[in-house]
Amino acid sequence: MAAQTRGPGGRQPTINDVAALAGVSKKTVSRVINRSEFLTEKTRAAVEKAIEQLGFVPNPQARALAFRRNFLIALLHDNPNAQTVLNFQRGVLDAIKDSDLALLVRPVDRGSDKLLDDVRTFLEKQRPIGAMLLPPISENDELAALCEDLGVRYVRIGSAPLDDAKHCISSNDREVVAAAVRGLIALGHRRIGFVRGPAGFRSAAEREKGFLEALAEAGLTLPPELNAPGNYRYAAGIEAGEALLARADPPTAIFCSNDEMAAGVLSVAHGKGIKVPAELSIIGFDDSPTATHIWPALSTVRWPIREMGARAAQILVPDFLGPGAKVDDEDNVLPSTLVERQSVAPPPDRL
Amino acid sequence: MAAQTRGPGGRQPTINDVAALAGVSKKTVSRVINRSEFLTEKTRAAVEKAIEQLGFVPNPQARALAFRRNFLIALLHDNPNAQTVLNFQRGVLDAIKDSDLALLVRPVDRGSDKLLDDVRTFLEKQRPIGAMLLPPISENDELAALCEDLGVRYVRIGSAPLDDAKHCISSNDREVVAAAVRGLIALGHRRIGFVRGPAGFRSAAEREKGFLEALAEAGLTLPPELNAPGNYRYAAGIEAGEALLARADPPTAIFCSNDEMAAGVLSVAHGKGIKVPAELSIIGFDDSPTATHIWPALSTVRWPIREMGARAAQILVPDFLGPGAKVDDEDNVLPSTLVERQSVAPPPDRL
DNA sequence: TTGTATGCGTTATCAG
DNA sequence: CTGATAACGCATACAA
Repeated sequence: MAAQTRGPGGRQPTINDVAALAGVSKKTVSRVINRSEFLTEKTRAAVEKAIEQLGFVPNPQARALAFRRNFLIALLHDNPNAQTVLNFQRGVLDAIKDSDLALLVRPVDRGSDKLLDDVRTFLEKQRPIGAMLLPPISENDELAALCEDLGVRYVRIGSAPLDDAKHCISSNDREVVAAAVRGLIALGHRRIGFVRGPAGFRSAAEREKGFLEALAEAGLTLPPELNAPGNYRYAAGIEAGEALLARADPPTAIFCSNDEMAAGVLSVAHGKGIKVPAELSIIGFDDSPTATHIWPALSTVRWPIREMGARAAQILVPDFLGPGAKVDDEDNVLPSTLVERQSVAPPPDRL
Repeated sequence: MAAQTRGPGGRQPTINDVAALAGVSKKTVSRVINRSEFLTEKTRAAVEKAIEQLGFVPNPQARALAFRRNFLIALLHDNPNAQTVLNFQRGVLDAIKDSDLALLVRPVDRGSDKLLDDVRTFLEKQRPIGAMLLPPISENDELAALCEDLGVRYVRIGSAPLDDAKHCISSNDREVVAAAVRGLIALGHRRIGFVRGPAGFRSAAEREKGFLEALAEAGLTLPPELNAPGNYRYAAGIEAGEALLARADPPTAIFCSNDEMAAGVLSVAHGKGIKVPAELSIIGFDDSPTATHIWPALSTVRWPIREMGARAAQILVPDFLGPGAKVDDEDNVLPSTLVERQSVAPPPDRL
């Protein structure tokens, strides 16, 4: 504990108080704070002792003014999945916990035609060190260009590596989905339905690619009537389930591009008395809380979102996180993993 | 759109540029920015025109330094329910959208013995205008006292009014739960099980009060064997379901203190082949996404969390939100509402 | 009603 | 390696 938390006069101690106590100039104190290399071990020790004695905490507002930069990281998101956003926030906080940084959260509206103006105003006002873009807005190149233009560091989170590797943290959705579908095929499934994600989403495209890839490897194809549209929402899962399961020749397994839609398909199955997984296997994506809260628990793909948040902070502001935080730039793909639960089984024999 | 976004020399325009262009002193410009009353309509117009022309945006860092206060609202939370936190964030953003404020998010660890120190350091550094405390940490009186001590405005979110009305936004959990249980009784249920929330949580206590209240009104009691412990987690719901539904004389209805636990009870029912709602009615609390993603969709209580976020901002920083944001101080109880879906029905006749 | 001088707490410049 | 002085952009006190 600090000896005292107030400077002379009952105020918070300032850099001047520290300088006076240590018998140096305030610039020297500043150098200590900012870890300048040009310092005698002796003076550094003296200053640090004074800092400790006074319980001095540098004023971020003053630093921000002088640096023309706020010690903040902005999180820009328009993500429909609350758990994803919050887990990501946790990951970022894990990483910046011992730094001087704080996290600014900014929900945006990707549909708004004022999106770019909004973000520009926000960034110009807050002047954060860097910004993090969560999908789906991470796929917006104009947004990235805007950050570049404003001199705000940025990092984009995606489901596959984007153009610029050093600005991108990604998972390997395509590969994991392919692996999951291979598993289905290995169990004997041949008629496998697919519920798509929303058009224009990179994540949706990646998942579809992985799905088709695994099918192709096994010499299978996706019949158009088993390819259902979706938008990552529960209601779309309901519709897809109605469409796929009302058929005379329903699929024996359905891959859904996220858990919410999988839950929808599962509800339809329940309603129709179709037993899962005995008569129908279902796989989702996200490993959202829903996946374990429904019955039977959903086999799904876990997106390492919290780890991605931490990694994002590490590549965004490595110079603020202390020496232990260095990461390999090549190491920006964090693998998603298949989580096997109770919604998958071999197909019923009905040849 | 502004005529230009850069001042002389390619920098962002400052208050000096505005003053020069408008032919006034910078103090006058400052007065316009801060909505001083002592201004001629004419000078105000001239300044505003200059501001518009230059695309001037006041630098929040400089203002923060001068004001000794950052134009930020801090959201402190340690809430297990991601959707709740994110919806609350949305509500806050709804309210501060057109203000100069931004939202700082700070997850904390309520179990840590350093909680108070962490929050103190955070508030001293960031110097936000105010802080919002979400349950369960909103129930921590020391935290509120700390805010008071540091001169940080605060507002506590709770499931029932706390001591200090003007610092508290609350819902009426007790009343709504009582109403829900009355509904169960009206349908004919007499043996009604209860799955508790975690000990020491105000929300848990309120929900239990409401439950017992409704029972008492009808001359019923809660037999100890039908009163199951819980902690707001899915696994606790599973355990409670196992305990209650394995009995020879199971309840015909179960009220669960939140949706996650209700989902757990529902899973157990599915596993045992107990039909919901025909043989067992279930009610949850939260109206989380899970409530609609499980089958059958869960009757539950909707907590007006987004509205609470907006209201919290309104009572926290009314002076920053413009004239339209005034709210009645007495109006700080936002009613939760019963959402009736498919998990409730009359009890099976088995007399 | 408006302007002048000064302060907010820190960093940058540049000389020593 | 260190220090004096001037920014940084805005607000307050007090004068005019």
